[in-house]
Amino acid sequence: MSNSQDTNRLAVGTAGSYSRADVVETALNILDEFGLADLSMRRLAGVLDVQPSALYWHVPNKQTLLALVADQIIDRAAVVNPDDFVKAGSLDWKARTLAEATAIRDGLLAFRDGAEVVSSTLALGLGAGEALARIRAGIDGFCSDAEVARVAAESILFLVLGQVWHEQQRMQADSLGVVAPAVGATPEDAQLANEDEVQRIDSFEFGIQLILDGLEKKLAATR
Amino acid sequence: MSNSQDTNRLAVGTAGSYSRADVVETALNILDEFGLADLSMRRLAGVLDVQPSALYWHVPNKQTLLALVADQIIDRAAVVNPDDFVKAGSLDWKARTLAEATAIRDGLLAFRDGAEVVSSTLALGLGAGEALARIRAGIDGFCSDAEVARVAAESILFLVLGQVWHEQQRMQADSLGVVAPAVGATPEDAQLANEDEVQRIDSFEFGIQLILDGLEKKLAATR
DNA sequence: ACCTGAACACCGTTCAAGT
DNA sequence: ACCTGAACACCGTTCAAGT
Repeated sequence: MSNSQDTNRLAVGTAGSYSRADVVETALNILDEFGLADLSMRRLAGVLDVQPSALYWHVPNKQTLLALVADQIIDRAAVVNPDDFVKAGSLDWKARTLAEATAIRDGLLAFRDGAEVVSSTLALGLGAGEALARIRAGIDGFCSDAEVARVAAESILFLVLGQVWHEQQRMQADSLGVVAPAVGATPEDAQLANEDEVQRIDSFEFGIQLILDGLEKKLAATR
Repeated sequence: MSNSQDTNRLAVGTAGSYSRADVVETALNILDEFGLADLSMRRLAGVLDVQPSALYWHVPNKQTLLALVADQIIDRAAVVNPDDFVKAGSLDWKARTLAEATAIRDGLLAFRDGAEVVSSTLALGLGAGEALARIRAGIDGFCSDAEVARVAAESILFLVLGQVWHEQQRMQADSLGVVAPAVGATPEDAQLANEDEVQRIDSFEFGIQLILDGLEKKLAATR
């Protein structure tokens, strides 16, 4: 009856009906284990041991389901404590914004195809909206112009999503044995394959820093 | 025989067999008219008046087809003339890089879902690789550190793809009547709806400028 | 060289009906 | 409130066979 494969029936032996949260949770499991391409409504129904049509009682369509999944991915990203960035009485806004971006990055990396799911859902203004607000909270520590803060935060978010998505695409390509070396890679880059982890993190911070430095300069000029 | 709908039989009356280029061209037409969701192998075959299986003689799978489509989108972006950015004998590398980014942006906007197609193909290193090289050519006018140039160019490319994709997603969402206001939008933003075109272009340039300014500062410090 | 025909193993979504 | 069963209109891909 209770076999070890049954990890999806949340609370086995309880009343046999699912909540929307259960459906989203199971979708998240499938996503992480098998990737976005294998996250179908039919497969999800199969794991829940339910007819595909049953899902449409919990969720109006697949797009909405994916938006809810994206929402969860962002919600589960680590929270940054602003107090950690108060140095000598004043807030280090650049360090804090970088920390927010890094937390979101790690949150995206925590689920297979996380960046693609969140990106493709961005226009619906769920999960990604939360991510944007977090980055913006960091910038607001220094920037009083709301329009400037919004555009800068968007830029950082696009950068985070783009980098992580690209990275996750390459993970999949690599695991499928598709050759394709890194875009823009030179032969020298290939030799650094072993230090790949380090290289990657540096690239991430570097790009964000460019934007933060650019923003700092722009704001200093208007003072 | 020749009716006005027959825009796809390239060179009507010629030998009845298609080339790979014909297949890609037709795919590009479907993409632009109906969007990525409607670009299926079966539909493409239908437009070419051929069995779906016939496509697999020209192309190994759909993913490759999409990569070729992405390639074409980038190839058709306007070319920037470096000479236009020589002022008082020296090259304005920031203006040139911005021009390259803008040309790529316009190229993506020229096809429905252009940014999504190119993004989802990025890891395969076709079309997007060309785009990266173009941005990098601008940066190389000022930056001699290849690693820095590569990462900066990647950042700009992610920014361009992210912005255009988001914009194209919103176009589709708007046309389908999905409400979802702009991510991070405030009530005041809504009042500027009529000046949307201007706002959008400003946001685009602003984000790129942040990166260029950040890069300039970083390089000035290492001198 | 280029394509047909048939098949395989899938999709998302709707809707009347059940409990 | 939550789900079944059956159906509709699709997918991408393979492969033997044709011309």
